[in-house]
Amino acid sequence: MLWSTTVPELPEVETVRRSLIPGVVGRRVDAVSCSGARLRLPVDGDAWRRLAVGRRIDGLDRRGKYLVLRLDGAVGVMHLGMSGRIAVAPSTEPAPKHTHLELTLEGDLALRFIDPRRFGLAVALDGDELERFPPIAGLGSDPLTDDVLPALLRARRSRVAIRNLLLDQRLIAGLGNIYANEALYRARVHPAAPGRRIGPQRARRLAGAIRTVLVEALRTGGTTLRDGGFLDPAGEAGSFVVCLAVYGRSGEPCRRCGATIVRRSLNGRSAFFCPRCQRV
DNA sequence: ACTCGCCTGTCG
DNA sequence: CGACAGGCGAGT
Repeated sequence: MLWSTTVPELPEVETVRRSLIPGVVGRRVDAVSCSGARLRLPVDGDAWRRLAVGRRIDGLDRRGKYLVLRLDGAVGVMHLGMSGRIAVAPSTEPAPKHTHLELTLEGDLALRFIDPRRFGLAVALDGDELERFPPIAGLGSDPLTDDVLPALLRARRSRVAIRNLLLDQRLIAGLGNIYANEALYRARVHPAAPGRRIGPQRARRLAGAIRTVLVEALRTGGTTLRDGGFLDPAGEAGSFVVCLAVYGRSGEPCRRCGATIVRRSLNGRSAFFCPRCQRV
């Protein structure tokens, strides 16, 4: 039984990718079925059948928060949105509620895309369409494989709050609200600091913080909040939640200085920070 | 460059 | 019952 879910940011998606590889790579897709429900984009069952059935899964890649299933020239692009999971189980087991796509694999396995909130995406494309597919084409640098410093230096042209710039996938691909806030804390940068106030020194510190927070989260299997959420494909909860310094800790003391962690809405999304450690 | 809407489950 | 969670695209 394989599993994944909730607030999946780069470390969670990468955890899912690594966990899925041994079970699915090398297997042929025998059949496809889909719910017909509309996710971020419609799940096109005909396209999936045309592009996946009879083909072998060559590999599973990640682009930012997107998973890319390589299908012998075609690709399946998936995004877990807020509540997406990918489960691999015997095809005889009943599909869980909110299963929107099911690929029956050789060996009577079923790879299922499950997404209660339907913020996710599961699209089949010809391989040569991938780079032009808008969500993929627009992605910025990937913090696990690229240096994000150039992206952060580009942010100096903007008046937008740095927390929001970090969430902009066209600049850096893979951060969500949890790791954006955690990286800012580690770099001692205030989430509301405008991009143009992030000079080269703070940009370098932030680039380093982004990398270390993601690597650390990846090492601990991602973040599982107490409201359930993310489980890796073996059904294990990630343990990074115990490393969170600011996210979800409003009212609690800063582990560095003891000041009370603050939650403030920034463009409609919660920002968490230490008002003493982090400078605008 | 900002706001809203999409969705469902969970909590106060 | 309403607020909230939040990635992302459409609309203004």
